[in-house]
Amino acid sequence: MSSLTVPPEDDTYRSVGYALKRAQQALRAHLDAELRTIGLTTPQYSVLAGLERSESLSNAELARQAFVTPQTMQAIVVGLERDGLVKRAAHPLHGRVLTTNLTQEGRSVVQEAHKIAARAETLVRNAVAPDDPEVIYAALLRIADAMP
Amino acid sequence: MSSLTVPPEDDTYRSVGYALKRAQQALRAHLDAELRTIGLTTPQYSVLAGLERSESLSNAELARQAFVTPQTMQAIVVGLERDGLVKRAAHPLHGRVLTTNLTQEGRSVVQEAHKIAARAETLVRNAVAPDDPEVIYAALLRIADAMP
DNA sequence: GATGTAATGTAAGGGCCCTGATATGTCCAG
DNA sequence: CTGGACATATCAGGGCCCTTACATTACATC
Repeated sequence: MSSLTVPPEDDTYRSVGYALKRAQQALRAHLDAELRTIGLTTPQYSVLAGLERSESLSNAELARQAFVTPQTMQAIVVGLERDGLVKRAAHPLHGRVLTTNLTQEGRSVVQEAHKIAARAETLVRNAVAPDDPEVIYAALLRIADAMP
Repeated sequence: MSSLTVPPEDDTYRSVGYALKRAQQALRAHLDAELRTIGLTTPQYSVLAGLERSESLSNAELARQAFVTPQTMQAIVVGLERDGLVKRAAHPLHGRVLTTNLTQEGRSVVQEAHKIAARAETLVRNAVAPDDPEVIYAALLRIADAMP
């Protein structure tokens, strides 16, 4: 009864968007669980890794690197500072800017996290096989760039 | 100075996991923005679409369908009920269970949302080209299933 | 029928991510 | 030098997602 409306497109479950959500959710959950053993979350690891590549980044720069808003990055950095993994100090030349740097402990923790992340990436690449991971990688970035 | 540690593996940006995050984040942001014009969020649309396929689902069933915890689904359903898009009632046979159903307005809103979601899926499939969307779809689901 | 197990619904608290708004600082054009 | 554009940091509030925890109900097994 009451099937006056269009029959539901049951292809929802077949959409690439759906698979994308599933895959990302699973990877994120796995990484969160693994990183938790060393007291990190996935976004926190992402920030620490970014700081390892280039030190003394401002909150705004960190936000752009991670494709999130400055407010979001603010909360993450505050947490990292509370945990003693990063330290912020006023920019020597620019009054308003706070530069963020890894502490000794942050430097140590991120090394452990690298191993965990590398294992996760291996899992992903094995799952992708027999497809070429580079092909999947490129297709995913095209999706990201295609969204208006 | 202080490059006593291992040089950072700058391949972080080349990982499939990174691309996965970028793509999903971009799609989610796009969908959220589009669905916002009709007063929905992406998870809300997901729930409404699920209810359209099969009515009278319990909160626990909805949660399993969406791969989230019952508590998370609880919050979403409460919001949908507040907005008058679904209605919950005690299960006739099972005292504890609350069954959720679409209201007339919910049924109407989900039809609009379907069009928005279909346009987004088209964007994704066009971005994936020249790769076969089905190949990408299958690879993504393999990733989801591979995470322990 | 009593008891243990499983499933369900909720509450509380934390983290991430967003929009909207505010305050402060730099810098350039006039 | 002054006004305005622009960048930065931060607050407030909302939504989604999690873990931990608890109370209630259904059911099986004894």
